[in-house]
Amino acid sequence: MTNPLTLKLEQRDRLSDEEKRVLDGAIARISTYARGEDMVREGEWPTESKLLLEGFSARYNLRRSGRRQITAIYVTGDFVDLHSFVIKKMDHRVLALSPCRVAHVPHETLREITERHPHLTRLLWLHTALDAALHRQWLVTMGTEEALGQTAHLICELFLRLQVVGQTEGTSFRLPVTQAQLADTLGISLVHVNRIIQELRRLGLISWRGDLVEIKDWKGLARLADFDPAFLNLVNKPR
Amino acid sequence: MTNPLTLKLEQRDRLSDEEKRVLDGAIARISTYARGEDMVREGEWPTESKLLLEGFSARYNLRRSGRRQITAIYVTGDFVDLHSFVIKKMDHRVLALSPCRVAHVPHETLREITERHPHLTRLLWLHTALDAALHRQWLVTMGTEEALGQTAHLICELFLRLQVVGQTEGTSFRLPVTQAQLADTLGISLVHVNRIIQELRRLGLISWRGDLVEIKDWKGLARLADFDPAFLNLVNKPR
DNA sequence: CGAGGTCTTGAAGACGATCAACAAACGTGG
DNA sequence: CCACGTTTGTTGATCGTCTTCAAGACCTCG
Repeated sequence: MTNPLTLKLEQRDRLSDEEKRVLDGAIARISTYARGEDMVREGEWPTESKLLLEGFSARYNLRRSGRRQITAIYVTGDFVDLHSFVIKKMDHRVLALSPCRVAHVPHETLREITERHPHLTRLLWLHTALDAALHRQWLVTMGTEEALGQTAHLICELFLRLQVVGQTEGTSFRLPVTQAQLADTLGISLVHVNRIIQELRRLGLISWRGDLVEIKDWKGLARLADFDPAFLNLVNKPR
Repeated sequence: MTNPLTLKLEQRDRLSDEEKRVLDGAIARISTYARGEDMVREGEWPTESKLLLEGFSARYNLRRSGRRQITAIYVTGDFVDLHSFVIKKMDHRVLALSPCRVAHVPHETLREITERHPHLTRLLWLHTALDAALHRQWLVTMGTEEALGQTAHLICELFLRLQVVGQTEGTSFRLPVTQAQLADTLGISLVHVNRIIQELRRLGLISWRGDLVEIKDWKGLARLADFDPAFLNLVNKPR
């Protein structure tokens, strides 16, 4: 099986065979997490970064009020905490939304990459920058759209990101996220999430049963969301 | 004058004299922007990154609806678009909130740094990771706090960030941001911003006249905001 | 088959948006 | 240095999105 990280990076730049070997060799071990398990906790000082080979995970913060905010959803090919290599101390958690297969890359190995492979370093740097671009887009959508557009936007984003790593089938994809988790992602109440999804169905834009999401009207959904894929930086350029 | 970027990075790790020289030498030219001027536009492919030596700027997006969302506020010592080195194509704008003095660092020079100075590269990478951590915290606050706590949180954040670069005086700092801009930052209406600020004043937490903000009760403000400075990563560790 | 998790629905109320108008502060030129 | 226009800040009233509380239906899995 090809390394899904390679798929993701090759959308943005050419990887040499040696770089691919280095990436594959960077994986020290592979482990699994059960649905609902935390793979990273705030306050930790990780010594390795975790690359999602299979499954879905979410980065989130807990607040004193008891509320939870999900700040990112990760899919196959995403590092869930590559930034811990430079940030050192975690200020958030990462949760397995589904059973996850995870490759562990020691920070010591990442350090060696920065010493010996400048181009690959820039691509890993790019990876964290893409993450930041996602965060920014969420801020924009959260700040300027109401719940309906915001939800539509998230669905558009996930579809394109999953497509890059070959996890879509036609206009459908699996999304093992409960409405309660979606509420914590969008910053709205569970009840309202439920009504928003019904509205999206009623408008004929999507269907969503269990963990299967189907986009029935991409154009309509994208228009409702004011969706512009620029933030995904799906641009192949030397870096 | 010391390079304010050095101040910021030295909060997190030791810089060698050579690294400081390299950073200073990376500045190709210095220019100024007037208040209200855009220094970066979406769609551009910048060939240099811009380091704010003096003044305030904001990263923002425009939406089809005409609404504007500010996703970051930059102060002295911040690169406003370091990520453009790896992202290549901009998907947002950067506005001068006040008259700004800006150092331009060519991407070609950044590239050389990644080829020859791995440790400095990690620190620059860290710089963009700090940016992402700020974005995440904004997401958390936006999603879980109401307007009052959200506003309080922003004030706490700006105070600590300005303190790092020596731009506070006691418990006061200058913040050349209008209430309309604050509304676009918090994702709430101008009218509501006005009422929130009055409420913060009424509670005896701050005073705010013109561009001068004074924190009158840090503890109270931080409690209201559920503020935890962990996301600022003010931790000095080898990277 | 039972139990817990997940989804759905109704009703009342709160936070914040919008519209509209006015006051205050600021900058510029006469 | 005052006059005037423009930007910024302030206030009131009405309306809508979303929250909270509460309860019931559905579904999945041991």
